Amino acid sequence: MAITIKDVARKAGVAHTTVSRAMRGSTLISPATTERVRRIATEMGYQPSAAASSLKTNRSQALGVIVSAIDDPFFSEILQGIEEIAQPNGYSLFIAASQRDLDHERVIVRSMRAHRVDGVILCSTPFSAEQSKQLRLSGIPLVVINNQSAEEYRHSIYHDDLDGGRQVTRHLVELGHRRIAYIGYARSGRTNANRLAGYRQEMHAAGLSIPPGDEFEVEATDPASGLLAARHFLSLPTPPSAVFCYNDMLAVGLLRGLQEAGLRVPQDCSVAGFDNITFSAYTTPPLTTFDQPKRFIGAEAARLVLALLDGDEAREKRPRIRTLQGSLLVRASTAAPGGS
Amino acid sequence: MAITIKDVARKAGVAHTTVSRAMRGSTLISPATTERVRRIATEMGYQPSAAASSLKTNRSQALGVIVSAIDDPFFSEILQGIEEIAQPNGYSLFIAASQRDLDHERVIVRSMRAHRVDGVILCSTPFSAEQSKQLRLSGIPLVVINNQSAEEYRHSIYHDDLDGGRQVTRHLVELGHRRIAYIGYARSGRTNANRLAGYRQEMHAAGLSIPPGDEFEVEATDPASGLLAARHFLSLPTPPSAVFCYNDMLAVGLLRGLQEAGLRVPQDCSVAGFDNITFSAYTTPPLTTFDQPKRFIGAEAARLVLALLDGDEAREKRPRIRTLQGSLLVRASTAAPGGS
DNA sequence: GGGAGGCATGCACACGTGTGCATAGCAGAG
DNA sequence: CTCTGCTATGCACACGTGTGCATGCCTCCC
Repeated sequence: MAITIKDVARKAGVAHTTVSRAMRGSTLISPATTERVRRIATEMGYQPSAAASSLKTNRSQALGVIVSAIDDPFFSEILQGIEEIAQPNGYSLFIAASQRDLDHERVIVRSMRAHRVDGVILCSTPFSAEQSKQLRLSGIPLVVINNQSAEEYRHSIYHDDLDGGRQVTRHLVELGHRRIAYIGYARSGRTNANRLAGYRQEMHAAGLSIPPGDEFEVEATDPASGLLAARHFLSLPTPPSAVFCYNDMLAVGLLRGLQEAGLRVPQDCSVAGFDNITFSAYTTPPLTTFDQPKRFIGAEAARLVLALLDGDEAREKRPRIRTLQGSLLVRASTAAPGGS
Repeated sequence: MAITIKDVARKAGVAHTTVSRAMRGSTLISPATTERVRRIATEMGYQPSAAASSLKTNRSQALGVIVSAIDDPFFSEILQGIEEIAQPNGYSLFIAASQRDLDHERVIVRSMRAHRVDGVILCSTPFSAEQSKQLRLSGIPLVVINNQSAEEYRHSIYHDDLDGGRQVTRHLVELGHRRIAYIGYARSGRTNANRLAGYRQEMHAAGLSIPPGDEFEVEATDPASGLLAARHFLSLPTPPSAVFCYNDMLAVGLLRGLQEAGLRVPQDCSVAGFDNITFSAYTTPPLTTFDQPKRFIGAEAARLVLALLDGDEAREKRPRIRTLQGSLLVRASTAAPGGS
């Protein structure tokens, strides 16, 4: 169907080997021939088959990326960061969403193994040990981002969620709040655990106790769950004066829930999110949040995979774990309690 | 490196041909042998090489998806719809973002041609004729979603933006507005042109004129551009009493801009968006918008590509253009003008 | 019992590309 | 002029899989 290397060779009056070398810029071929072959190839619209090339070189020039959900703005920005590094380096991306579902995971991993991707970036998703073992057995380098089980993987990029959780909580404490609640999302594992730990540490350091009901768990990270959380807090005998949310999506829903109940933010209740997704700057009031460097995290993960592919096996054996820091972003959704 | 079909054949004591047929479920092989071979293959962790298979069958079991930007919530939801169809049908997705940039386009198309994707879904991005010609010459079926140049492509999924633009405008007219402005985004081409046309038609039908300055163009579709538009409208001698925005991202920014200037929405100014992205339900006030069936559009595009791949060439020659309708979603950001 | 026919399997080759090795041509030195 | 060595190119094979064709074996029927 498509034009092959042999078609080009025939037209150029050389062996297909010469075309192969010319296209790849081998020094074995004279500059004049290289130039001529390339020109003819371009004229004919020749594009080397990655499949055939992959068969010989064991390199597919493709990376796999697994995210929990593709329509989550947090992952979208990470994907953007990954692509910014992968594309200029000549790598294409197989992107798939696990939907936090084991069957999906199985299908995805099978497909990535079948296509012999050169590496996989696993993005903040609960991921079964079985599937990660499959990848390891296939010899596919794996880099994880913010994954729940820190210990298991050798190559990781983490955001310092403990630090972030502490900074957000400290900010609320310093504003004078004494009843600070937390909305958590247990299914995200490590990420939530660390933000929660940071929250507890700062609460403890400030001598504040956490009454039962002030740590609330949701089943998803969409705004709808934030609404549910608002109802919960409003049903308490005395609602908290500030709420720290696992992420911005929840905070967005919480804001709405509080406002629908007639509370003013931040006067009646302060709200803080996490991640700094684009929309957090446009809520009413604009959301105080923790700016996690999403694009940079994605880019770093991509750089790490590429480094593993370049490096020799010896270097690859050495675990490489990188932790990145974000920064607190104070906007208008937090203020001193009871303020006018 | 990886386990090959011959390794499995050796272990099973058969020819590699038999393994190939057993894996693919050929009726030539006895059920007993098929069963046994498959069991051994699974035990050994064998995964057929898509590259080798692709070389023989001319099928890569991969689709290319080109979007303008991966972190735009509108595209994210379309991607989700595409994946929901592609994955269960055994297709992987190469996803790439053009960033509305010609160089990126070139790199992306080259990479998709190299990987011999079975089809390409082009998603609402200005796309150069040169690149689309490259795909056509390579014999790669192309399905476009909401693309700017309607005529050029044979297989398309469109949202009825004319109808949507009319419905939104009519809604505002029926509320009693007489100064209705429009924020447009010219770079998106056809999509914007149709929404704008719908707006003008309804304005004309209602006997309303559009004073200069009431049609405003922005350079991007992020909330920041909506902010700019707000400043523009507020600088007019008399600002409009309602604004229809090309999409929700702009509406989100506009809301903020109006509110920062002390205007109340919808009392002082009504705001309507388009697309119904997730967050539009959580703005303050919740945004009136047009619900474009994004996931369904993505799914339909994927179904169309798969149909083209199944169908014979004859059927493929016949253009297939499908137009999908959305529905108006009235929330709290629109009301009669001058209301309390 | 012998022949025909169907079923299950193996053989050989092809897909498009990359690489080790052989080779032809040429220049330079003795 | 011959020999050495370097440069540029071609040849042959391999990568892992799918398919047309040949083949062996078993069953069924006369």
